[in-house]
Amino acid sequence: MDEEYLEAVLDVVAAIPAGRVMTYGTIAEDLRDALGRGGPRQVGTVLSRAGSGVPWWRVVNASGLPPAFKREEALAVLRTEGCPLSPDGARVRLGDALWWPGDD
DNA sequence: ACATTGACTAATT
DNA sequence: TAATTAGCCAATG
Repeated sequence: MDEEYLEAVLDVVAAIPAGRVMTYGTIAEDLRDALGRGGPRQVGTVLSRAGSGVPWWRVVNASGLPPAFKREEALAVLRTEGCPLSPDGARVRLGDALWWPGDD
């Protein structure tokens, strides 16, 4: 994985507004469209290595569930940011929170 | 070069 | 609604 891809991922993630989220799959699609390679798992790998400075909690899987390690913490932050959560507060309401570049 | 693994997804049970 | 299965692309050892 070269820097170009890494940069592209971080760029997209950084562009997600507070209170909205994107799925790994959607990001992967955009990047595949732009760079011609990559998949959902690659996005996950990049974020896992990206470390601090990246709002990784605004990226969720297709079920609206944040990464397993810190899902509780992630959900807490999302709630703070006003992100629409499902009634049980355990997952993101993708129907309302899902965002992609230009959606605003 | 081969096998295993992973912050995924979609279809099936 | 939740668990299982098979496909996926690249990184890692």
